[in-house]
Amino acid sequence: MSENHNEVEQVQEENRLIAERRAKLSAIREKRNAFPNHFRREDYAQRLQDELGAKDKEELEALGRQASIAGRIMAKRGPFMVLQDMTGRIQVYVDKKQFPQELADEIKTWDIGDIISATGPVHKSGKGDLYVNMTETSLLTKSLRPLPDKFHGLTDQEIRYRQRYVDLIMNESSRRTFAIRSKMISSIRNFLQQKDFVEVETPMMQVIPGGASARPFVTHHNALSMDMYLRIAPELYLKRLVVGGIERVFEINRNFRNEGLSTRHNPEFTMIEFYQAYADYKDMMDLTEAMLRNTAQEVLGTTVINYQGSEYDFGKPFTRLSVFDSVLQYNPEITAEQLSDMAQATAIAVKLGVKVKDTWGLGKIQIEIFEETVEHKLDQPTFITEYPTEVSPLARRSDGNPFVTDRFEFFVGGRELANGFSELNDPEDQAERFMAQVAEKDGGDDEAMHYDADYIAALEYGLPPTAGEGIGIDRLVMLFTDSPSIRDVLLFPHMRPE
RNA sequence: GGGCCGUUAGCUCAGUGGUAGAGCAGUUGGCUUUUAACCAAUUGGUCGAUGGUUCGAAUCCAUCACGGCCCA
Repeated sequence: MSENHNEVEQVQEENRLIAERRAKLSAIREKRNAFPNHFRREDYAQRLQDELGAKDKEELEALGRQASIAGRIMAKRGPFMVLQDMTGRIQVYVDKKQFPQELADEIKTWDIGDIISATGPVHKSGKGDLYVNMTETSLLTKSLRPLPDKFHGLTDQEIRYRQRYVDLIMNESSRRTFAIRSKMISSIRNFLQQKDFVEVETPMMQVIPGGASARPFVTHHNALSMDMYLRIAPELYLKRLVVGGIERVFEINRNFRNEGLSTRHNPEFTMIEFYQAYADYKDMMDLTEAMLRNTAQEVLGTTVINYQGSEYDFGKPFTRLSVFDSVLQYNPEITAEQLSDMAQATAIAVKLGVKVKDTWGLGKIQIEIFEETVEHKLDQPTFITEYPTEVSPLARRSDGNPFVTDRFEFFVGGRELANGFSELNDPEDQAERFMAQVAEKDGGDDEAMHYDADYIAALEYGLPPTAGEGIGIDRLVMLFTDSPSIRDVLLFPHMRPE
């Protein structure tokens, strides 16, 4: 197997520091099982700090609170060692006189990074820090690789991403980011479940990749002898479920798009998509506003979000503005008449440097002008509405103006965070839109959509009037954790092999 | 894909053409209620890779790899 061959060739680097620790491990192996798994802790570092941190030295001695903890040695200072567990840090005190000679000698060989147990009463030092005065201790796991500098930590971005386990050991801010990520997803999930939304899982491997305009990854099914695609969106499956009667449905999971990497793009990323029958895009905007406000309050304890030096207030009502009006507002020199005229709008787009194609209609031209001149300026939370039908192949046409759809995108800090619309539930209109997409695909646009006959069949059974939305979870987490790069909010971001 | 910047000890970083350095970590010894613990001694380097210029290259030049930032 070629894969195995490669694995064998990936020899980890060794150095003298590791050799010294291997020697210590060998010495332990000669005495006992070097990787015991019998110790059970009863306490956690931060909970002890919370429970006992406010008590003074004398109170603690009188209390005689016994604690039993486990964790990684993060620092050694004099007779103290700092242990870190999943909740935080606490010191332990090593009084060698309390231990048999053999154990006292072994403790001297313990290194920063080793994982130990510690049991004993909790006391407080003269400087006011809690410590566990160890009466029993044992090495649970020997660490063979030295940790980064205890003071500077690990700052090398590349190693932080490639060896996230080291980053998590060393960087409290990184642990915090992923804790917030987890809480945000829980909060969003709870919010929707309380509103009777049902969580589902739909296929990641699809025969016809649909629901978005993007290039898919291709994989191969051996038994069926056919190519399949990693999904670019779950949308068409979720709407099939609404046809089936799951009138409020959502999925939080990965999408895959075969695109470049940037501080805002990873080939696999997490989206939440939700669909609600008997609702329209305005209901979705209301829901989004309530949900994000709730999530900010629950997770961060405030609705004011600080991101890269800017402040975004999720407590105030979000601005709502149409694509058309936003272009006029941000470009005082452009008139409504020009923007409505194919020739004049095209001239504006060309002047902006857009490489206009013959196949484009006015809607596509308007969106290009919007993206060039408005998008990045949408700083405070803003819904942009009424996207042209031409660029919205799955969205319902507006009743008053079939040139545009009942659709919105949501922007914060100049970045798109969400996309939602009243769903196109007219099967004949949808079939025509698919045909238009296929024509564009034939014309060379490899991001255009496929014709999905089964999806049309589902619509022909009847999709109730429905609205739906997708929110990019990673970008939302970036915002909530003040992270400049999407890689900071992905535990294992995509990296080129070394 | 383009531009700029980076890659030196396990980690964080100095080092602009003339014997590769510091702090932390490690090792040995001391001290033992410390807070980046402290004191003394000490080990540790294909300077990202390849090629070139030069008497001499971590340093100058070229190409490549990986990463960061900005742009597409």
